[in-house]
Amino acid sequence: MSNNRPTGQQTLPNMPTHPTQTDRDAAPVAPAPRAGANVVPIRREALKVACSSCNLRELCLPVGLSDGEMQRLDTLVESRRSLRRGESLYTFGEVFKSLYAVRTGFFKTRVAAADGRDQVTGFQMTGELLGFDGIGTERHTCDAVALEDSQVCVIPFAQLEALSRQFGELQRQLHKVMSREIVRDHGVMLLLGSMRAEERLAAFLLNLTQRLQARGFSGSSLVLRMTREEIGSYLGLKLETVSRAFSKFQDEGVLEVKQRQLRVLNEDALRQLVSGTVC
Amino acid sequence: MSNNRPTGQQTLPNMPTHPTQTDRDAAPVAPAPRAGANVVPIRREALKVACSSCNLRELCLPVGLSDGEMQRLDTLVESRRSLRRGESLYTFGEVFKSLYAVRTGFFKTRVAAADGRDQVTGFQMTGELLGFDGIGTERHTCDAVALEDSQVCVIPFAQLEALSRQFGELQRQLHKVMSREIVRDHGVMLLLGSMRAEERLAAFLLNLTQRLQARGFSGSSLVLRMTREEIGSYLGLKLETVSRAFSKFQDEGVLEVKQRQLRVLNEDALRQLVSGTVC
DNA sequence: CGCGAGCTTGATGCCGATCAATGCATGTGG
DNA sequence: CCACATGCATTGATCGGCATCAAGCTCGCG
Repeated sequence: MSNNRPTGQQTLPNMPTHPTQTDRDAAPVAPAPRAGANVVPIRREALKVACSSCNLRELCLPVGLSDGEMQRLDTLVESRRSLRRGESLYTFGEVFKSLYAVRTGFFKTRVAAADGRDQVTGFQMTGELLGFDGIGTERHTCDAVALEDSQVCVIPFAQLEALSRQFGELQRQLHKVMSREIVRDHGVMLLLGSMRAEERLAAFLLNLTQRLQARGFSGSSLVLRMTREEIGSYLGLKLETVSRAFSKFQDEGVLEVKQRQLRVLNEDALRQLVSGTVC
Repeated sequence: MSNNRPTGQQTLPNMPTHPTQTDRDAAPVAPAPRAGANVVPIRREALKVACSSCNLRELCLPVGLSDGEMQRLDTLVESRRSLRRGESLYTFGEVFKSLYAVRTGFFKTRVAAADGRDQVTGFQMTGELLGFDGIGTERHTCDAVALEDSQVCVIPFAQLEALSRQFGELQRQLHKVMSREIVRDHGVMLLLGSMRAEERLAAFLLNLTQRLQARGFSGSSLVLRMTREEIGSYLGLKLETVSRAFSKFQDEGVLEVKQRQLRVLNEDALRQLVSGTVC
């Protein structure tokens, strides 16, 4: 075994450029709130963040912006917020004011039903945007929870709208991101509506590795940030079923599974299982 | 039985203000194309349509616009398109140029998997918008099919973007509609991921009656525009299961089912089944 | 060291898929 | 107008995949 250092709190496996310590430059101005507590944990950093110098600019909202446009975007994204594992970035019913861009860390979003059932609607990693659910009603309609210590850029939405009225390219980019979110949801609906357990898990893993690869990671070796139960909730399965599917993949030599450490041994086998997914 | 006139091609049951004849003012400039054919059926009407005088303006994109803004919107929405039952408004892979607002009729959108499986991702009725799936990739990522003879307003997206750069209220409205689409999709994910057959059908029916009510219909008596199979595809069930659930509801006195003619006898019973859905 | 959260694995049962037959409404051509 | 075809819906019988229940296991941590 080459790479089994359980480094406690890594942000992502083999992160090429980022520090593994998310809180390095974050002043702990508030005591760590309990996870799930409904008080909004205030921990903002006024320190200047520039999209134009962010190494995520090719993944995040600024994609395709000119230098001038990006500098204007900089004036808008002026604060960050750090969250500890388990903290909520926002919760259902909270007034919507901002979108958030994940700088480091990992999130899940979930909707809750009245009777306690809930459904994970997505996992968000570095460079992905959160909060679109709140625009329609001006209140958030789901919870966003950090699955590890994380940091987000705060993007005040009213200002983003104002700026995107000036810059067509920014406007276009915003619309594209929202549209892709809709398309992604349709893909999940297809998955939930018509695939069987192993197909779902295969689709999930392929999606995950693809996104990790887009961020410079290996794509064959990864560490899951979420529990079997959270995967199950996302895929419409029980945690036992997820576990069994992992074991089956391992037996078949498709995957190497050590708790949350995964290695994809036969990507084609996964791909074959889902030869049915759109895009 | 009071109301069982099978009037062939009604657009919606008991439509209060609209003519039941969708094609009344539509010159049939093209021969009726076959359903499912991949050629885009061209049947546009140059005749002027004014959002400002449309009786759907309270349901559609113009919600909340001032008179001045709406008149500008009028200059943009200049053509309509009529489709026969079974025709596609757009199909997967087609270049995205416009959004569409349903004026009369009823649509489904579906994504297709490589192996033939497909998933209905939504049903759209009067006043609802179609086409957001295409913005992200500039090509449509699903098919939109008319479930009855229908008419849509064509909204060229580049022009809509330009106009929404001038009018903050229009921009805001567009963002809201897209956000609500995302929220709706999350609701469907919850449904597909965690509800059982009868709960899914109940949620579906409640959603349908609610939207019909918002359009001035009774909410207890409705005609389904889609087959059992399409309902099943939307809900992640087989058509037999949908049929059985309908029968069960009928046995329990919750519903009166005569083919596609439905009457809700006990709405609370339906509501109780889904006391778990968000929003 | 022992606790607990998360994971694995087995045994059993149920919900919904599948297969199959029939019924019903609409449309078509003889 | 009837015979027939066709598409859609209903209903029954059977089967299988996944949920459920239950028991250990692993690993990190106080």
